[in-house]
Amino acid sequence: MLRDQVCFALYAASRALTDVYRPLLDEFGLTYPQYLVLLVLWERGDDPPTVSELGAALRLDSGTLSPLLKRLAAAGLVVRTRSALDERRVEVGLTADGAALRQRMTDVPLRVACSTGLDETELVALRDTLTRVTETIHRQKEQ
Amino acid sequence: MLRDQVCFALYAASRALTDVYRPLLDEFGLTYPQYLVLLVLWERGDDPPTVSELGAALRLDSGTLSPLLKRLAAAGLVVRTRSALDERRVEVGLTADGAALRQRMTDVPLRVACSTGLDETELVALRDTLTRVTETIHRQKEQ
DNA sequence: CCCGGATAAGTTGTGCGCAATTGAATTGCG
DNA sequence: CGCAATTCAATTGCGCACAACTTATCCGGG
Repeated sequence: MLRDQVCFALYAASRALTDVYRPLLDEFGLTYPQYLVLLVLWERGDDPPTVSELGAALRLDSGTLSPLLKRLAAAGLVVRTRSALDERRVEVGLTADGAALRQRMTDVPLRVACSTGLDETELVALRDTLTRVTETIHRQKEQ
Repeated sequence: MLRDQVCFALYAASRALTDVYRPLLDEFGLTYPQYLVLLVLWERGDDPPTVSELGAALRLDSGTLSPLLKRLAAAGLVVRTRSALDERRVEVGLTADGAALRQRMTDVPLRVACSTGLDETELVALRDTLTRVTETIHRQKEQ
């Protein structure tokens, strides 16, 4: 029964992949969610996102992001600044250290992808299926 | 970049599916990991597993399972008994209430599967791919 | 038989993830 | 303009996950 459940397969695979990331990220003092935040920030270049925009990208709320960002700020990788235009917003920008980390971590995704044992084609197919599932579910929630 | 990452797709899909489970399980006062534990216990019939055996099935350690099982016991769904043969072991058995829940929850997996928008064939293919990835990773860890 | 290592479960501490609430700032409607 | 509804981030509380450690039990060699 357990073996038949797609959800358990998803849950187990997600934790297994995070296990692969853990030792790689440990070298940089990062957790996987923290790494995801950095991925978003690196992608944005200048134009730092607000906490909400980060949350929309990662599907995490302020209850998760606020303390996480506080830890990234304490590590000197990120700065949080109140927006001058709208004082409710907090913009999350990279420090020089945070930006520099990008170059040092370029090989991390490849090393993780290899550990799955899937080839390029299978990886792309898997990613697309999963993205479709996630979007189907979120579209349903909006109604 | 974020969009390219298989790992993020997996992480997001796993959380999205748990979101689908949440309202269904809430009616029974269960969380998703607690439901997984019950799935294992239902499968075993008599012959209650030890904490370690549960952990091997779900890939969770005693640090996660001990407090979780304590909550299931407090809810009256489970009983924990020291093994007479080996007093280090704790066997986890179902109460009448815990066993009875099985019938009341038979339609849960189907309702969740529907929300993914995938057909039977795609679901099986996805499950098999994910199971393969998980096993590949765990095989690597053992060396 | 005894003791050293191994094994099982539990505990502690940290960091998510999410619901619910709070408090401050902004928007929009009358 | 004025104030009620909304938006945004932060906080609180709870339940996983997981590493590291503790305690109790068992096993096996000498």
